[in-house]
Amino acid sequence: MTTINDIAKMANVSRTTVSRVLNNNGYVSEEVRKRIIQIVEETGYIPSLSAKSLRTKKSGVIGVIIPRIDTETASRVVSGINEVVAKENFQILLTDTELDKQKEIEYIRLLQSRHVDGIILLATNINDHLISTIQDVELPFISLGQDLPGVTSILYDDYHAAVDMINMLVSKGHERIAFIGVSEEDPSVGVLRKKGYLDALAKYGYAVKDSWLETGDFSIESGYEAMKKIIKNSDKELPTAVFVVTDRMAIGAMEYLREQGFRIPEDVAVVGIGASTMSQYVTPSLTTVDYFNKEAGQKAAQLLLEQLKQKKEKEKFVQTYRLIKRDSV
Amino acid sequence: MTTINDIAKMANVSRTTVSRVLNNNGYVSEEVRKRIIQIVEETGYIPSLSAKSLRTKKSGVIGVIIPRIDTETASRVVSGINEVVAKENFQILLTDTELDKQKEIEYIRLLQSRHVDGIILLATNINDHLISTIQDVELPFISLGQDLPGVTSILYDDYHAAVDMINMLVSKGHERIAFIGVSEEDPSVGVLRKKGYLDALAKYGYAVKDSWLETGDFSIESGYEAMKKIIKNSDKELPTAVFVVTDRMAIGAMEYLREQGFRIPEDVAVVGIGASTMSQYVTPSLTTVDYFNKEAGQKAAQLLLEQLKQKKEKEKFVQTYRLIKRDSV
DNA sequence: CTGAAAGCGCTTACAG
DNA sequence: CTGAAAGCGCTTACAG
Repeated sequence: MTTINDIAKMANVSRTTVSRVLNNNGYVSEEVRKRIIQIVEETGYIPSLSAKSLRTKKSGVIGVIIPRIDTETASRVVSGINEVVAKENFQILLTDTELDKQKEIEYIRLLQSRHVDGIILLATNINDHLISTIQDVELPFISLGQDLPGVTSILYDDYHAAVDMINMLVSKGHERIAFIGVSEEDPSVGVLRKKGYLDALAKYGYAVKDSWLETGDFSIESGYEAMKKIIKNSDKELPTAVFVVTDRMAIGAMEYLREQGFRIPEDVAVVGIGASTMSQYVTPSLTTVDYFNKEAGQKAAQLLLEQLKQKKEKEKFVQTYRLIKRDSV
Repeated sequence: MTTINDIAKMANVSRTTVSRVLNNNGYVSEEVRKRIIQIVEETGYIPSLSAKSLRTKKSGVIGVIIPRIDTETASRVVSGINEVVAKENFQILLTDTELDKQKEIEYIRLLQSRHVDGIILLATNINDHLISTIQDVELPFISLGQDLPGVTSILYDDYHAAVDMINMLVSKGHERIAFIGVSEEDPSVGVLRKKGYLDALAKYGYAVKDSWLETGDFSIESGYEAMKKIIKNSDKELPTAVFVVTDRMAIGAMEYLREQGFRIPEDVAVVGIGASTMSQYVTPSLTTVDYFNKEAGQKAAQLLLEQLKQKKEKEKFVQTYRLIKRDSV
């Protein structure tokens, strides 16, 4: 492999000088510069960024930890992150926990050993081990989607999005509203969205039957199963609407309702969260909340880049959202 | 930052010995090993993989180049790659060309300078500059989805998938079949799928009207627009079916047809390729081809890992596929 | 079983 | 304007 030393020899200069023209800093005579550049091109020399990074303590790599890459939410976020960092010539080192909590912690350590310049974490839960691991990280660190104590976090407004959704359903005359959520290990999706739902209904004084509350695991199938349970267990007190905390599970719920001959929205209205592409093209089109995932990713990347330039206070940013009314209500 | 030297001092041994216990090779007395391990844990020492990589010439990182991360195809492939490489403790360095051909070449060079151990490319086109750039790469290199000369390639069976689809439509009685493709700069999606369509129809002796041929740019909207043009320009010779080379464009085409009051499939049948999640949940559900993208990603990763262990001949692998018949036909 | 030394490919004060 | 030297944090023959 060609190294800076080879180039130096071929150009009859020191590697110091080669380094100067490569990085475009320091004085180099025009003549020498040209000679070196020509040799670099002829040889197809590619500098070793590992060596550079060892020396400069900067890698130009951002570590990203996501729960699953093959979901629309995650891929939008990653796309947003990439757009921003690529402009500054950073790349993404991608790690996928496959929903394994333990791996979130492992990957935080791994990314440090790989000398990334900063880390963006899309967490799915909060626990003490995770938090203490993050405290020890000396790199810029951004949490996206979960409010991690002591960490700069970009948050979706889960609580208010849920409240708005319930308000909208109530304004349409619904009083019996069921709920399909996820595990409460997930503070944002599992706890906050549920709290918004419960609080909003409580405000109106509408009761929530136990049989109307089910949880899934983010998959379409689990939405289908949850809906089935709700219908089976509700006897004559069927809900007239169901609030599902993700679009995918909402699609599953719709699927079950359709199979059973319920009309949507006449018999049961269905709403989700996420503004997936699918939500727009299913029939009836799904009422949902757009969280602007890509923009959230961009924001996370921008914050990280800023922190790279100067240490900043830890802050919390709440993203805006938009309720999209469609035909499922 | 703690380094191997710090650990060595604290343990009263040489850094050679520390390296030995860290990498678990060479003889170290049990007593010394324990002492070192304890100190490593106490200090939370994280070895520098950049330094290690500079020395060993191996980074444990696989470079992946994709045209867009926020598409289902790409994210499935990346997920498949990740599953396989993560098991061997490799990570993915992700680069997204955003459909910019020039960036494919830039990123190949960049990944080399970052000393990745191998590269997987999802190309969208083939050109001389790209090919010559790849020839110069001395790392294991896999192309996924395009047949690059002289490069180990994993291919979808675009030609036969298209032929099968047309055969199926013909068997349902269709003789007037329109086509929505993409730019022929893309040999796999643009050329092969179109060739399959044309050849199959020619075999039956069915004519193809010019007004039945349109192209899009992979987006849902472009499918909508292409369908619109076909309908507008076909006057009284409307097709009874349309073969769209991607699911997303097919969804757009369905959208337009529905808006115009065409019944699917009674007035016009629609088929796609890709087996997107959406294809299953739109109404009517879309007949499509499953390319098993995730498995293709896994296969690519396995091949790369094998090549890492031993140089291999360049080979071509054609993936299997499955036609999924649904209600849009 | 253990250590001293060389070296991976760079950058950066420092000196001239 | 240019170069010699030191050093980033590791691993690996080699010697003992």
